[in-house]
Amino acid sequence: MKPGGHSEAVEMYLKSLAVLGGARQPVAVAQLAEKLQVTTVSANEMLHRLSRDGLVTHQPYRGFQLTEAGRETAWDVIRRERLWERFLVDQLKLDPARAIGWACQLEHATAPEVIEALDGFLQYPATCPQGQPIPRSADDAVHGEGRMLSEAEIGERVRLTAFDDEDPEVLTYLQRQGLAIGQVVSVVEMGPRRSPLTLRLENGQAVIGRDLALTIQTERVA
Amino acid sequence: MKPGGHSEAVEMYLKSLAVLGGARQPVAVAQLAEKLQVTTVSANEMLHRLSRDGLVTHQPYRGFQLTEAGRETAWDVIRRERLWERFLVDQLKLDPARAIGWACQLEHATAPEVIEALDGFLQYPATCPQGQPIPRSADDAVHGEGRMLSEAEIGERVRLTAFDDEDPEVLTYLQRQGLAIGQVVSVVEMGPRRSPLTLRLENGQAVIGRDLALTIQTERVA
DNA sequence: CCACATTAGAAGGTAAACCTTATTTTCACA
DNA sequence: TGTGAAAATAAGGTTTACCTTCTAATGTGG
Ligand SMILES: [Mn+2]
Ligand SMILES: [Mn+2]
Ligand SMILES: [Mn+2]
Ligand SMILES: [Mn+2]
Repeated sequence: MKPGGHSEAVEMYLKSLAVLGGARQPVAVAQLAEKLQVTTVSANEMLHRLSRDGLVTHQPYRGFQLTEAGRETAWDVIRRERLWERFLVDQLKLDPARAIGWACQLEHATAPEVIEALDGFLQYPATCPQGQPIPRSADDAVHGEGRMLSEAEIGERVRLTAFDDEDPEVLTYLQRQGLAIGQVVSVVEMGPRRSPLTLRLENGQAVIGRDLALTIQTERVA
Repeated sequence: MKPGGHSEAVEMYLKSLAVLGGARQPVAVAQLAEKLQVTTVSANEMLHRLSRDGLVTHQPYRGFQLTEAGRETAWDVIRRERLWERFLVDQLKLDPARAIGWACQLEHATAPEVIEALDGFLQYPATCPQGQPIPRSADDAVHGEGRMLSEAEIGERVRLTAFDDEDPEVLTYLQRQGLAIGQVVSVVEMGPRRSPLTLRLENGQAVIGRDLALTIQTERVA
């Protein structure tokens, strides 16, 4: 047993459940299996074990959902991950896109005392490098609540507040395009349907697909 | 597989082998089993697996010894542990006695890039909080080479350079006695045989058993 | 030199997480 | 309302790292 009393595998299932479904909706086995890179049979097996242990509930043919106990642990794992991300990026100056993977290792090997001390050392950061909130009080959300970039109107100026996609390829791509958290952009052009968005940046321009814009949280700028 | 390609269990066996026997002598199974808190049968099993994989050699009825490959990994694990110890103690201000255990978790979850960045962040420290060297070039020693406190003569002034015993109880005891790495002490009194030593500290006095004094490295002071 | 503790090995077992292949159940929607 | 995809279950297998109990070999100290 690791620090929190759960194995690394269990922690990963719980974390994924929280990220994919939050407290709201149940998550389909196939989705979990996809994210964790295991077969659906393996995911099923594990999820039943978690159900047996009271960490998730199962609505057959609908999906699995965290219980209060499960959410508790998931929340804690996410907290550990995001604090480590901050440390790796801010203090060690490592690449944010790759830091996620490294933090995902460290998160399972970190005792509560260490995480609390790290939190203080970093001066209680509010978000991870991708802009997602670092949960601190018992029922903090796992995801930000911003309006998605894809919903912006032409000419509107918005600030990028969070990237929901954690794929290093995607994050590196965004970085290359000059898009960063905190950055203010305005939508110059946006075709109908699934067509890409053209953005004006502080210096320069960027074009990104609608699918990607759907994973970027924003807030209105005065 | 963890960062270095070896499981946590394997890394712990290799590290222990290095600490207990270095490159010099073979280590008895019973000693390993004791340190790792497993049965001798389990230790035997595992050591044979390591032997099969070319990480250790076995001289029947004499013990197991690291090969070059095994030493390589052991050295790296020790390096990771000691760098984390430094971070936990110096930056996070955590108790050195307990930091060892926490570092022993983190050491198995740390990618090479992270360790190199951490090393730089800490400005390439030479030793861990207990004074043991942090290996950096390929064939650095795992242990310091100081003269043991138990060999000091009466009236002699020595500086404490390293504590070999990693038991948190022991380290806490030493701390309570006012003994710290770097501290200069002089031997006031020392009975014959296994009798305790009386030391004069910068401010105060301390009495410690001969067994304990046997685990404390020192260097002569001008 | 021989007894006894240490070391080795043999046999069988557990639990966690994975896997594959195959079958059955159910839901959604066309 | 029937059917096909998704979900669930069944069955059997693997690897790692533990465990216990028992027996056999060995090297050293008295
Ligand atoms: Mn993880
Ligand atoms: Mn993040
Ligand atoms: Mn360890
Ligand atoms: Mn140390």
